Amino acid sequence: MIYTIKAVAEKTQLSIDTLRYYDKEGLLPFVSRNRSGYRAFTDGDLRLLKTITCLKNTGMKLREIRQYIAYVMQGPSSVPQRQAMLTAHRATILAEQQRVLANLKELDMKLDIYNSPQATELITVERAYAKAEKVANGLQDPYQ
Amino acid sequence: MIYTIKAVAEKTQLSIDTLRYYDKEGLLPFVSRNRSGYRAFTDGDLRLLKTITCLKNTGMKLREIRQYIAYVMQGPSSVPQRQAMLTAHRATILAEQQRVLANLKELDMKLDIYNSPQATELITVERAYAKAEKVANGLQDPYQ
DNA sequence: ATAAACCCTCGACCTAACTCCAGGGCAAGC
DNA sequence: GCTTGCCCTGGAGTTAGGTCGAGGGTTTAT
Repeated sequence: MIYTIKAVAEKTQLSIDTLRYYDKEGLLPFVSRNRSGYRAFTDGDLRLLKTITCLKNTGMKLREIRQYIAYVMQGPSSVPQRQAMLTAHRATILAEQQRVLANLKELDMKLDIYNSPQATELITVERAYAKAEKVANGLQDPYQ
Repeated sequence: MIYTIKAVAEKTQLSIDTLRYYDKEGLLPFVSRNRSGYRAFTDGDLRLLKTITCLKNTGMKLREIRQYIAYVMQGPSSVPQRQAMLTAHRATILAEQQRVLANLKELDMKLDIYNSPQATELITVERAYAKAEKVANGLQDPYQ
C-alpha cells in the first residue's frame, strides 16, 4: 500500500507539518516521491516511522534519531552501531526513570503532609518558622 | 544561615543564570534581598527550591510550578489546591512512566533482533522486502 | 585605596522542536 | 473546465527554558 502524508499523519498521530519537518531534518531519507513530487509512504516506511516515534517517545533527540536512521540506510553492515546506540539509549531511559521515581518519592512525602489531618497545622508551623528566619536576618518578610 | 546566589547554585546544581531566570519568571517570590539588593537565600528558601526542582525533574512546566508556589505563598488556606495539583501531577508522572515503558518494550524487541545470531540475515531480508515494495509501486529505491 | 571577585538588571541571543503562511502545482468530482 | 481539496517548498514565527554580555554597584583581601 501507498499512503499520502495526510493518511500517515492520521496513522502516526504526528501532524503533517511535523512529518515534513522530520523529512527536512533528514529523518525520513527512506520516503520516496511519486511523479508529482508528493511523498509516497510504503508499509515499510511506516515501520521505520514507528521506530522513530519509539525513540522520540523515550526522549531521544532528533539529531540522534537521524544518526540511527543513517545507520539503517547503510544496511546490515551497521548492525553493531545500531545495537550500541539502542543499548546506550536503553540505559539512558532506565536512568531517567529512576531519577523521576526518586523525585516522585519526595513529592509523595509532601502529599503525605497535605493528606494528613494536621495538614493545616503543620503548614502553619513551617510558615512561621520561615518567617522567623527572615526576620532574624533583618530581611523583608515575603509572607506578609 | 544566609546563602548567596552562587552558594545556592552550587547546592542545587542550578546555574546562577537559571536561578535569576526562575526569579524573573515568578518562581521565587519567597526570596528576599539584603540592603545592597542582593538575593539572600534562607534555609527555608532552599527547602522550597528543593520542591521546585522536584517538580521540574518530574516534568512539570514552569508555569504550573509558579502556580504551585503562588498557592504556597497564600498560606494554609490553599492546602486543598496544592493537594489537588500534586495529586494530578503524580498521575501525570505515572502515566508518562507507563508510556515510556511501553515504548521501551518495542525498542527491546528491536534489540533482540540486533542481538540475535541471525541479525544480519534478518536485516537483509527486511531490507530486500522494503526495496521490493518501492519497486513494485514504481518508486525510486532510496536503499540504492 | 585598589584589585579581584561578587552581585545586580536589562536585553539580546540560543536551541529544540515544531507550527504557520504564502505562493503555487496536481487531482477528483460535477 | 471549474471548484475543492490535497500536495509541495521556503521561510518566518512560536514556545520553553535557558544562556550570555554589557554596564554598573558592592565586598573582601591586601
